[in-house]
Amino acid sequence: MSNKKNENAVCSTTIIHEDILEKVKQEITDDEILFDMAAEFKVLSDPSRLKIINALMLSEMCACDISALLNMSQPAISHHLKSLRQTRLIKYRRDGKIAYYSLDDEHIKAMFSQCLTHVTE
Amino acid sequence: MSNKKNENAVCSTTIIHEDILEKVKQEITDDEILFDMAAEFKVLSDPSRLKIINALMLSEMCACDISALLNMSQPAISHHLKSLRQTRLIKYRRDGKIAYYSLDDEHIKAMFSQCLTHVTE
DNA sequence: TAATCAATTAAACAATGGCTTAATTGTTAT
DNA sequence: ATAACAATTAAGCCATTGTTTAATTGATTA
Repeated sequence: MSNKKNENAVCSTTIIHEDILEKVKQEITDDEILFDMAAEFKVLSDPSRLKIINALMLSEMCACDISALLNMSQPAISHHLKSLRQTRLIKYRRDGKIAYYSLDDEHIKAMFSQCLTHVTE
Repeated sequence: MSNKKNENAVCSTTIIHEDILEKVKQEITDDEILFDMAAEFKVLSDPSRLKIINALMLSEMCACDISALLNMSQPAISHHLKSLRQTRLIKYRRDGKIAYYSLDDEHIKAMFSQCLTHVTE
């Protein structure tokens, strides 16, 4: 993110509400946690990945079928599956040549549903 | 041939589980809605914007104070505020030269909290 | 063993997005 | 009116990211 440290006036102007600023500074969530939260939202911020997640909410699926469902190339799907795996949102089991993917995190369903109701209301 | 693979090549290979594919295709959320959902998650996927949202959960604030809080330039903050405004997540009122920002959507608090508990548990 | 096929990885490319500096808008105060 | 200042907009830069094509891995089967 930002690596710039500048002069005494932090926003290069005056701070208008010192009291509010101090209060918020004390109560606000730690940067590190906010960063982790942003990372989680980022995984959900791509329509293709969101569709994969939604599909896996409905059924376990193999990579090839997901590729057919989204009408996207296997490498593109594999790429998304990898990022979803790395963030522990999905898991997979191998059966011969075929890898079957499924959700690894029940929590993500709640996030999905909450956003869905917000968007469709 | 002893297996029942389907030969309708959509992903330039074979579709392995026709039945699952059809079921998921019928039940999955419409692309358009998934796109809107992704857009909402995208707004939340930046640590700076998330911090702004969190700050506004605690108090109404002006752009300058937000700039001081995040230790970022005013244009950068203004940029984020604009995208948050456009997605109807925040609103503002003017009082003289100063614009005071606040949350426009109670729903966003729930999304924030849900993600927070997930990340910190 | 060789051939086949699902899946992943690698490399390259184009598009997106966040930040910076500079310029502009709009309101208040002198 | 002029000056000062909060805030926004414009334009450009750089890093990130989603997708493509090509090559590779790994497991099954003929």
